[in-house]
Order: sequence, then C-alpha cells, then structure tokens
Amino acid sequence: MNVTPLIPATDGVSTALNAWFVANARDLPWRRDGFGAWGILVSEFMLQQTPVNRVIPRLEEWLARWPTPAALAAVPPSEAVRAWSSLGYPRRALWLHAAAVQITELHGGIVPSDIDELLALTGIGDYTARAVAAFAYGHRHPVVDTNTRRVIARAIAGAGEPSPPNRGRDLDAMNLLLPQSVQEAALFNAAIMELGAVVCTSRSPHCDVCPIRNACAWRAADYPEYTGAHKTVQKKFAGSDRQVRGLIMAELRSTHRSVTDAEINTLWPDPAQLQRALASLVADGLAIPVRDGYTLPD
DNA sequence: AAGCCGTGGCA
DNA sequence: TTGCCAAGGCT
Repeated sequence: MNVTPLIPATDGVSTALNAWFVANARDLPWRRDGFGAWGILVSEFMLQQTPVNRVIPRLEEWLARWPTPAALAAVPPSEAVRAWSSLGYPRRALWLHAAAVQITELHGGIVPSDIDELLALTGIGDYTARAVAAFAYGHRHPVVDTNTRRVIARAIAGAGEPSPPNRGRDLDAMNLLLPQSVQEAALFNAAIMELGAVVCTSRSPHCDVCPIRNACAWRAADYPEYTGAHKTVQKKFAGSDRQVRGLIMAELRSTHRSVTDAEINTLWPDPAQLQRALASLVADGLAIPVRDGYTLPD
C-alpha cells in the first residue's frame, strides 16, 4: 500500500540547506567522486576531535600507503602509530589498525555498510558508524555530530548552545529534519554538518551569510544566552599527564629501535608523573616494555 | 556516566 | 596571554 510521507514543518530548512551546500561545499578529499568506503572510514577516524586542515595531509599519505583495509592489516600497529604522526589521540591509530584487521578477517576486506556491523569494529561509535553508512554508502540514517547538534540547538530549539549529548533525543531531532528521499537525506546530513563547521560556528557564528537565518529560532528570539548545563571544561594541557604521554609517544615514534629508560627519563622532570604516564601508555597498548626500555607495538 | 585521552589554531 | 574548542569513543 502506498503511504504518503509526512512532510515535516521544517521541510524548508532542509531544502534551503541542501541548496546552499550544493553551491558552497568545501572541496574536501572525502567528497570526491569514488573516494571509497575505506577512505571515508579513515577520514572519520582522523576527524574525531581533530580539525579538517590538520587531517588532510595525513589522510592522503595514509591512503597512498594503505589503499585497502588489508594493506593496513598486513603491517604491524607500530607503523600505523608512526603514520598517525602528531594528529593526537594516538589510540585512534591503534583502533583503526584493529578495525582494518577485523574488516579483513570478518568482512572479506570490505568495509561494512550495516550500522551494527560497523559499531562492532574497534574505535567506531555511534557517530562514525552512521557517518560511514550515510557518506560511503548513501544510506538514509540520521548522522549527528557536534556541528549538527549546534545547528539544531540554534535554528530549531532557539538556544545558543546544544545541551549535553543525548543519543536518543539527538537522533529524534535529526530524524524530524531528514528528507524522505534517500539522496536528499544523504546530502542533508553533510549540509547541516557543513553549516555548523563554517557558518554556525561555536564562537563567532556568521549569521549574516547563513542560508537559514530567516528561519532561525535563535535569531528570532534575538540570540538569548545559553542557560542550560555547560560542558565539562577541559583540564589544562600544560603539565598534564596528557602532555607527558604526548612527549613519550613522540620519542617512541622518532626511532625504529627501542627507547631506553635513560632516554625517557630526560623527557619530564617529575619521575612519578613520568611513570604514571608510561603505565597508562602500556595499559593502552601504545608502549611495550622491553629489556631496558620501551617500543611501539609490533 | 563523568572523566580521560593530543595537538595546535584562534579570538 | 590564556582559555576555548575541534566530523568522538572508551571505561
């Protein structure tokens, strides 16, 4: 039987955003025709909490060297960690390598298109699973990242910032906006993210050039200040364990031989903090204890 | 479930 | 200068 899809009241928003996106989308590598599901997957890993401009060079090197999951799976994880370079959060390199092994062994080397199969891969959570299904395979799923949440909070809810992430509520809100058409839906998932990334930005949004400013609830309410719960503030980086971990990882990446305890001891003045950072890297599988020092995981 | 996990650009 | 924050995920 034929069911007429409900047309959401906000249909104009998705139409306007898609038109704007078609005309204004940045020319990014993963938007090129035929970029492939593996490239999309690698880009999504790298883009987790890392800006586009820092990702692009590492991504292109990565795909030139490992054009398939099987190619990455065939080298030791240490090579993935080295190629990750200073992108940050090096556990992602380990997880991406593990995912490549799983794709090779469990999926015949083909990146899955099913959200549950994607979620079962190491390092893939709700956002990345949906992003791969939507962007690599064109499936109609709501994809919700921090940009999308901010645009919805402002344009639809009339708040200056999104409230803390809530999976069910966020997916419901995006579902109300998502066009019925599979092709328009795929476009819209990218369009709303792009708007949040380049126009409806966190700090100084460019409302003067926003394609949906006339439909924006936040603007209509004259930009009220956000009053909800605030996101937990990041601890200071200088002097943190994260900084010490970063120093140790840079040292491990810099050579193919093991790094001695004596060399590691020169990296940080506080021995207790150094040992704590080292222990956490070992727990993460990023540093492996050897005879008189440490190496990357081979 | 709140805290942890890198790095660097920008206002 | 310093704090904010960036296509999250894991425990």
